[in-house]
Amino acid sequence: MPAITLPDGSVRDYPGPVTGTEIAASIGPGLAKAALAMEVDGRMLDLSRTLDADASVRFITRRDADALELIRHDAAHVMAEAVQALYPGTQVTIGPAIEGGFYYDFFRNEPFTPDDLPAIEAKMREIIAANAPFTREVWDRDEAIRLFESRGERFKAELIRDLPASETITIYRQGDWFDLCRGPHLRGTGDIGGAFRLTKVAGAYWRGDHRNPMLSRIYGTAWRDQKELDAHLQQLEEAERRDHRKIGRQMDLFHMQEEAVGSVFWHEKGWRLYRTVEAYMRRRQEEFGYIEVRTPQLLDRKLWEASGHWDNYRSHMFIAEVEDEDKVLAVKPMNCPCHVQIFNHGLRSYRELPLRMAEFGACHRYEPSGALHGIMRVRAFAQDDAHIFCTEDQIAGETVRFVEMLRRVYADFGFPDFAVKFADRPTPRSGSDEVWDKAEAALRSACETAGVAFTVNPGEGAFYGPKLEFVLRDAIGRDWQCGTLQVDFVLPERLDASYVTAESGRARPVMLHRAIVGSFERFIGILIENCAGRFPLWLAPTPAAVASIVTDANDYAETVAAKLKAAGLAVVTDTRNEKINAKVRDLSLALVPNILVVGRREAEQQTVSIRRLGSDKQDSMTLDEAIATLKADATPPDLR
RNA sequence: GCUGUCAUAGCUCAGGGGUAGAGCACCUCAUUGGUAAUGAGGAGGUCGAGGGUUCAAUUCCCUCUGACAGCACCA
Repeated sequence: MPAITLPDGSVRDYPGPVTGTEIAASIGPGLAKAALAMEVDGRMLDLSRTLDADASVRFITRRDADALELIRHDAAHVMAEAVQALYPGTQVTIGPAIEGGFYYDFFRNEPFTPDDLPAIEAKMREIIAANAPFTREVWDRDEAIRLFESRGERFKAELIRDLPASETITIYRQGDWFDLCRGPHLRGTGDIGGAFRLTKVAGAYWRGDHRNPMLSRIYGTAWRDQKELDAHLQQLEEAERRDHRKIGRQMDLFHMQEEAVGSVFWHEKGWRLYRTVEAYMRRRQEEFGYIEVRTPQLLDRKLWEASGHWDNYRSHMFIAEVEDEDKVLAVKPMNCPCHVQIFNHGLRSYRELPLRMAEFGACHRYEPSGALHGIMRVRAFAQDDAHIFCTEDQIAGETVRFVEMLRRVYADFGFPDFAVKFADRPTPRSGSDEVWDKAEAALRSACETAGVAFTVNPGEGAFYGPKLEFVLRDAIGRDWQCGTLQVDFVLPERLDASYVTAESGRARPVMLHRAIVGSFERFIGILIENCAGRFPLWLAPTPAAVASIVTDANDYAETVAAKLKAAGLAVVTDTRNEKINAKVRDLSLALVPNILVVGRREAEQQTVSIRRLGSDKQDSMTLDEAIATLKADATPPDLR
């Protein structure tokens, strides 16, 4: 006699085992029609499942956000059926729901191309129109393996073999087609609806391992209704509109070319932006007690062997050799071993700790070609890199201090929200388990002291220590990992760093590796996309342009520009032989935040007419007022 | 690195076995116009690189390079 508790607290008794469908029907015809699945004691189940014990039940309808995952998962199944109907001999593997949609990985000698998508999508719509019910069957493991093997589905058979013994093997049927699946599913294929679209094809390794065969993956997006789908497609367009590669070209910030793959040619305006960011970081670091150093680009491989990088990252390092010397030099991929060299140069006292050593040095890493992405992922870059040499007791205090600095920096750049992930010990790694226990415990308790809430990112730490990853969220909801704080007991040991203790003994410092913006290249890419090229005035590469209306006002325009430049603003003049309409249009498209329009009237009265980007209104003011206003607006936040 | 797609003027793109086209940008001239495109003219290309097929290749085939998407990677 199951008693079913509903979300409103009411309890319904049933005389015997009862299915979700029956419960929904007993509540009302509206629910019976709308219910797609149910959540039983927190677990999603098919509506057709029978309940024979007391339970809390919540019905999932199309209005629930939870319906999305079901729709996407089912769309993946339907896509697999469509593909196997159209391309016999294709093997199925896995096809989950993902954020925004779904995919299915297929094994086929000839991979799918974008041209195949319309036919597959059409077939899917047929299957959905047929509205075959999803039915669940429990199978014996060996029989299930035989079933899939008999159909040549060796990937599925392998999946079943690797399922834990405790797992119930279930198969879901839709019409004549079936798939190994844990479920749950909607009532039938018709519940998927029409708000989906196949988006792209891609290769993907079987089980995510590059040593395995490459499968052919088809991605789709699926939503509850057309409105949601349209909104999603619009969001993709928005991301495309903000693409830093496109805006970088439009605003003439930088370019890249074949002869320097993965390296940025910074143009004047982009470099101005870069310098603004770097200068800001330098001021913040000084404020927070860092010293700044500069270390060599090329270092003997012996140093990298000692640090452990040669073993771990040799294939990702650029190597330089010279004819006359029997030496192998590596272009530095990071600064830490160099900073230890400075630390080791001379006797250090416990009185000097914590010693915060920063560097904006250029690093080079031979990133795989497929990883490169605009200026976001490059082979030559500089970080706001620093290493804090301290005692174990100082870890917590330094973490607090670091998080405070990071908060300010992110807020100043327009990212008030960020999340923290704790990445613990990876395999393989350097250092004993005892050292790792100590490092992880120290970082955990430092988080507690700093009041930092985190989620765990298992096995993702650096080879020498656990790390915190700081992930910020941009204006259109995308996440970017920028900051990091890593606790390292290993490198000081490997490179024999030590200091003199209060008792005149010797002790090893702990190293905290840390960065806030991470690579400047990447961070600037994020800044560009976050504001879509419409920078706050202190970052804008061209904060203002002076546009003349008639030739007679050109001299005055140059005077205005000269005064603004004298006030530290990087303005340009537009005295081209064009109408003011054309100048306003061109400067607006170039995303110049302020257009100072000057004609005969302004020249006579020593005024300017300011038009701000995104507004079609104008403000008339005296030249002195304009300079004062712009100068105030263009002041970096830490200098206000 | 792997799979797929792509590479034509500075940019965005059309074209197609018989040695190339548009718009914008650029240059010249006229025009001095008050807040998102004034008009006319001109110049600009080894069609990514190398090889092959062909009477003929920018077009078809192969190799390489690079870009893009995803996967793998990210000290």
